[in-house]
Amino acid sequence: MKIGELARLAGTNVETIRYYERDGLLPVPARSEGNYRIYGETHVQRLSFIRRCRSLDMTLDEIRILLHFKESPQENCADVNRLLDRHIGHVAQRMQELQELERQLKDLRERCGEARDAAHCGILDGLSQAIVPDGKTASHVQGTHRHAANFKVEKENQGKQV
Amino acid sequence: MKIGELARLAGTNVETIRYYERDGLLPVPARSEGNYRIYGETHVQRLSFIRRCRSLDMTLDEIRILLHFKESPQENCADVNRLLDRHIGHVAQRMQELQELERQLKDLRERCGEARDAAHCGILDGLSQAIVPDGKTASHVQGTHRHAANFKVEKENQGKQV
DNA sequence: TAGAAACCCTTGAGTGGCTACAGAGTCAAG
DNA sequence: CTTGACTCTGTAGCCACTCAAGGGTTTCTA
Repeated sequence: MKIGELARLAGTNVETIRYYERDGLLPVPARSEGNYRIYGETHVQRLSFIRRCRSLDMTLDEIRILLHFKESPQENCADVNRLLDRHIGHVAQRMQELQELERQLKDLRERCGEARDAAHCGILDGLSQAIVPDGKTASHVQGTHRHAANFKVEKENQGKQV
Repeated sequence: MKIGELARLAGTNVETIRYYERDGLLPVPARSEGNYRIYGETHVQRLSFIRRCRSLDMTLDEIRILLHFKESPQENCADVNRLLDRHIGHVAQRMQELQELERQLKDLRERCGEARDAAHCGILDGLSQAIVPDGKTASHVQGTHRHAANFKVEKENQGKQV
């Protein structure tokens, strides 16, 4: 099959597949006479595995490790367990951070119940004075905003709403 | 004061300040004879405001809007309220996503209670078969991993542990 | 059989919010 | 006069894609 069909089967888009190939996550496939990439069932399997891991928010490096174990069935899988445990830990940690964040944001929001002029806005006031906490929590868990692609959608909406 | 002191006062690092200047968040400061940037109290205020907002996980674009209102005290602050409400919504949404994620990861983890060989690892098995859910939740709320800088720490640890 | 439409190719650049580094200049203390 | 701490500009890199330009190939339809 060609790249488009693989993309459909695995719910990915075509550029992502080529990106994974460049990045070494997918093996270099055979080519047709017209220089098209030709894939088989094993590629579907592997790509689906990768996408499943991504949907669980693993990094490509984490996935690389898991793929390594899939290819070495005789090895002990203790490291797989450890990797997953660490990943779960990061998710939990990020959730705690977001809870704290939510609390602070709601506090802030209460300072300006309804609209007035910006000079007397409790929110702007609060942001000007609030105690800045420790700062660097050193987890690898991300912030509150998705990356580039999703940002665009967000920005378009902002144009209309704010 | 020079850039280093400003950085200390606002808990930022020097490159970030220059980055904010390039990006238009901080005004272009005066220069000394030796071409050093010279800052005053207003810069400390403004930079601290920005950092406070960042610690609440707002994007630079959101912060730009807030700064606009700080500079236009006569304007109505309803948009500030809306911005904050939306931001709170995104945080809440991401927390829900992370909860679902945690559930799935823990499910997965239970499939391989203790180490065996990778061929019979319940986790790898699970990742090979699990139903992939819908996919795109269209919030602007980010994933489970922090960006480059924090990744590095993470990677170093991985080298030692996995 | 022509030609349009759908697909595919490579290359390069862009996203956010920094961080890091090279190679140079400035300045204060010993 | 040197050492070291600081600063400057410019450029490249991080993640995980995404998009666009400018071309080639295949497949469908008139």
